[in-house]
Amino acid sequence: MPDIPMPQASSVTFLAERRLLHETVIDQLRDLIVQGELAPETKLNERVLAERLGTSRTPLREAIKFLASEGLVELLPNRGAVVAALKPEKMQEVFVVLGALEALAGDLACRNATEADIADIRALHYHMLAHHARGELAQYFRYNQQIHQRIIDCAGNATLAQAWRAMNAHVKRARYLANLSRERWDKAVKEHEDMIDALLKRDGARLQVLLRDHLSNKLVMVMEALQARKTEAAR
Amino acid sequence: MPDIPMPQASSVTFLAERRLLHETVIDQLRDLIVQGELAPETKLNERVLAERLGTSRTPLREAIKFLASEGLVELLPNRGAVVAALKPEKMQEVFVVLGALEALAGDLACRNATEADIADIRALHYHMLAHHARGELAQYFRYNQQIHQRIIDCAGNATLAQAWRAMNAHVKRARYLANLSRERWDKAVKEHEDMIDALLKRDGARLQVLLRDHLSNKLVMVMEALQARKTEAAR
DNA sequence: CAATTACTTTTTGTATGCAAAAATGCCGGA
DNA sequence: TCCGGCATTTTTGCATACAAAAAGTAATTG
Repeated sequence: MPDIPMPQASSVTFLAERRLLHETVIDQLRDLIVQGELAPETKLNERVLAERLGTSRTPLREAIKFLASEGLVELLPNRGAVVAALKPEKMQEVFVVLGALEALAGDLACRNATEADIADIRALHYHMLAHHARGELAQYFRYNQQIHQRIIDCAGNATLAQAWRAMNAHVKRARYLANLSRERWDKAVKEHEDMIDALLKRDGARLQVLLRDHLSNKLVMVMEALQARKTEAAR
Repeated sequence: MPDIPMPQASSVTFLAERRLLHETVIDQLRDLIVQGELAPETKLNERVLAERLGTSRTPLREAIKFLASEGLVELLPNRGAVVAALKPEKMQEVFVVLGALEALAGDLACRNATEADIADIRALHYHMLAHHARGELAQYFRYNQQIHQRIIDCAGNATLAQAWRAMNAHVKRARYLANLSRERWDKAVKEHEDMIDALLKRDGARLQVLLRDHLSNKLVMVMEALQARKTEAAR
């Protein structure tokens, strides 16, 4: 199975290649937050966390500042930092912005993507369909993300890509608690079919609309999941 | 003259109010970069800069990491950081993204702004006109920025506002080297007239288009200025 | 018993120290 | 003169030390 690598690089521009400690810490910490291992509103104890990541407080604090700018952690003066909350209102905001960014990317991608790009995305799409058919959610998500990422990349606008990644990180966080009904899942797949079709025809206007709708459906799912988590927490 | 304050806060969410050293350093450093006092591609010597800002290297380094995430500085592993370059290609990218964000904000603002909001923006507009009439460029820019900021704020989406601010910082940097011809200036003012009109009528669709066009004209000006600076540097 | 307060512990924020990497300068040789 | 290599200096990256603030705790008082 061809595994097209995600350019899951940190969003900064590093002119050289050697990895520095605080860079790896940024990525590790981001992963911990995105994957929910560090739950929303968890207090980040610097001493403990530094030990856990096998470093000292200095690089950790630098990483925290970096992620604060991405909005994944919040800084409380003289009281350290906490993992950003996962509030429904925030999610709504994020999805609105993400909708604008993806719509833009879709339009640009229809203009700028090479035939090879489109073929790649199409291939990813079929892999995704396969995992959907087998009910393999994790793998499905994986290819789903790759497709969206590739569309963004095809827009050929690195600044757009970076802004998208930052927003998307927030959405990814919510994904880990969304339990998809088969019905909704099927619908999402159907939407992807249409998107691929629009991309093949390079119909930017239509792809824009489809991406926006797709995201707004995704938002509904996330909101339900958040609601469920909330009532669960109240029990 | 009423001076409606810009909420020019750092983009992080601080739950308390006390200012910490590294926060002020973030803002100071950002200002130095945006206002061009630290020219693009300037190497940031930590020792020198820390002394200049009256602090030690630790808070400065934290601030640098924060601004790296905003894209205002670039990190070179083992070689410190430099002020981000002001490349034409980057500017084009930024303006495309900014166009999408402002268009979105304009649409939302037409729905969500209160009558008082619109009245405020209109007032700012007339102040701007006054400074334009007197040829006071700096003051004109000031009100211009405030108008755009207020439109974003009226969208009622803090996430959007933050993304916009980050992008706008890049544009602001370019502004300091754009010398506006009277002709272009008049045109920009005319565009603002139309924008205010659309906002008054709450015509979101039209405001979107106007904002996009306004920005694309602004991009042309910035590109010319960058070109001029380049040929100047070649002399 | 609740609440306040004094005291202790923990944690954060900042400065400094130290090692490793990069930049600089110097010298000799082609 | 120009280039390359070696030694020196500077600068960065990380760890640690120290001070200040917050959190926790226990004792005292109304």
